[in-house]
Amino acid sequence: MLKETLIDLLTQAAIQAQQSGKLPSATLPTVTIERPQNPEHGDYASSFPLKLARSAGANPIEIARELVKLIPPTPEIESIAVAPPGFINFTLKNGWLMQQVDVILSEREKFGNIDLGHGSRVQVEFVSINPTGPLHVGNGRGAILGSTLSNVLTAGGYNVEKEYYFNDAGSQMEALRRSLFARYQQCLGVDVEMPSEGYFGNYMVDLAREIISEEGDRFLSLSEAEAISELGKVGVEKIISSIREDLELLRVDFDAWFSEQSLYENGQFDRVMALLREGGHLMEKENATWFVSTSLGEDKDNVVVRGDGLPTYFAADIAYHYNKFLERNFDRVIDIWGADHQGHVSRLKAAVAALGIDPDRLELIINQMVTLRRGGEMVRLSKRSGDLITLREVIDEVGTDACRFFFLSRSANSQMDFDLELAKQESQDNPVYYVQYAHARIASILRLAEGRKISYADGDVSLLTTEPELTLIRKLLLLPEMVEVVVQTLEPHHLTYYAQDLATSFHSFYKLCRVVSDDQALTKARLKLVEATKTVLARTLHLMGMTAPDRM
RNA sequence: GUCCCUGUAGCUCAGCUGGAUAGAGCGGCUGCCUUCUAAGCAGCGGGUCGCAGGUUCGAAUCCUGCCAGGGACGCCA
Repeated sequence: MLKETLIDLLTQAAIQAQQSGKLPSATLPTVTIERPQNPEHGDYASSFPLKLARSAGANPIEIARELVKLIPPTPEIESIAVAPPGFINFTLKNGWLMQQVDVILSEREKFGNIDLGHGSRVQVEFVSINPTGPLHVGNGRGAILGSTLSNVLTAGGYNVEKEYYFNDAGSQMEALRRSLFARYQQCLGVDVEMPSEGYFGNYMVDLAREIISEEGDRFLSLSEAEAISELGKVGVEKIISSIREDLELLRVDFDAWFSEQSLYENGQFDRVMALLREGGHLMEKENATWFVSTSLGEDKDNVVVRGDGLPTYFAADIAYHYNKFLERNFDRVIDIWGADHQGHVSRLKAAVAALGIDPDRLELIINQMVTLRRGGEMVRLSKRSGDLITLREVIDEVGTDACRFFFLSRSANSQMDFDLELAKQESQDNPVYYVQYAHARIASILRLAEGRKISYADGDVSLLTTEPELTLIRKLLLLPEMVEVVVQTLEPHHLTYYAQDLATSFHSFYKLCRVVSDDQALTKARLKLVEATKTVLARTLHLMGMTAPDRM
């Protein structure tokens, strides 16, 4: 990429300056290249001379001038300027920019790909909620974040596997099964109480009714333990498939669904506990088994096996991550969690390190809470308490594209309000339509050209000389840099801003530059530009999991 | 009490691995449809970047303290 070329050029110039004694031979600071906000400062800029001035003890302007003298001409760069207090500004050649339109047209949907991962294997695990009820909006946020990030990592040259981890063991599932059995009995006229730790949402009643309509009262004739287990199995299956459906509606899919239960059945859980014990990380106290994380710098120790002999969620998670790193050998693992799991981060990293795995290979993304409002009023999201707006209701109301865009446009670090009253209205002037509209407009132009039988494969891109055209080309060329930024920061929200920016440049071009006109040569050149723009817009939308409509 | 996230324009938020006059969308106000989609374009107005110190040639960005909002501190997940 051009950015790397510029870094090389500057580094080489600095080394040369050192060799000729123009710069003291101290270690060089890292060369950074920025995209200046002000177009007068060129396409790329570097504050390298300013950083160099500190160690060299020289005037940054003088350093900049020396460096610029040592940079050889290249096919891409028109001019290199020195600006106070010590910036070096690079401006690209118009001719080179124009040629990139042909490059984009030849790369098609591959344009934007940049090989940073070199095929290394990265697992992205997200959503992963217990099958104890339908997804709510907060889960939707993680789902969209995870699926988008996976798309971008793939574009960034990684071999990505998306996984849903599925807690089908543990006390929460037991509470769910008991709740279901209670509702089942109640629906059949049996006077029983819900368990106090149960799930009180109405969906549990619906679920019980659904099972009754399909399977009748046959579970009543079983022993209580059997009934809870058998009915529970049916119920959990149904909940899982409804979760799957909700995610499909959001265009979120997974390569693997991983069962917690499997860790116990294949002995991996026991193996991991043995490993920890051998490493001296386990300790018996207060009738339970503890992971001694205080000796690894943590605030406190954590229970892995409870007094009743059952493993904790934490213990299962350690085994699960052992499986990810040592059984399946992922190079990197990215987990996306809700803010309520924040406290779990450092102890899981400590546990991973205790297993001899470099904890930096495990990256955690915490997305902050989504609070749901109806008008001004807050709506609780707790599954146990009952009043719950499901993700599906929100998707039905707002639509998948607008939903994805909305969730994607805020960084995971900031909490967000989702106001249902405003959802529809907001979806009307949602920026996603602004972006899609640009795509649809282009499709319309291309239809017109096709109708007039204009073939433009031989269009001459060197005719794209006006300011709106060159601005648009510059924006097209940002896509690979966006992919790079997202891969490096794991923050896909940047894509939404890029998409809007690109659409703005197109709409502005559209207003100022007639594409299909009497000027045949110019028409062909502009059809190329417009098609390249369509390609980049579509790619950007697809990376975000959105549709690129040809008509609106 | 400890830890994590957040505090930027009327509202919702970008910008935060330090860089050149702090940006966008929405809302408000002005203009623009005889020609490829006005779900659009052009322009105007709007900011003590929570507060106070510090580091630096340079701080919205880094450090410290405080204030405010949210989250976590369980033999739940």
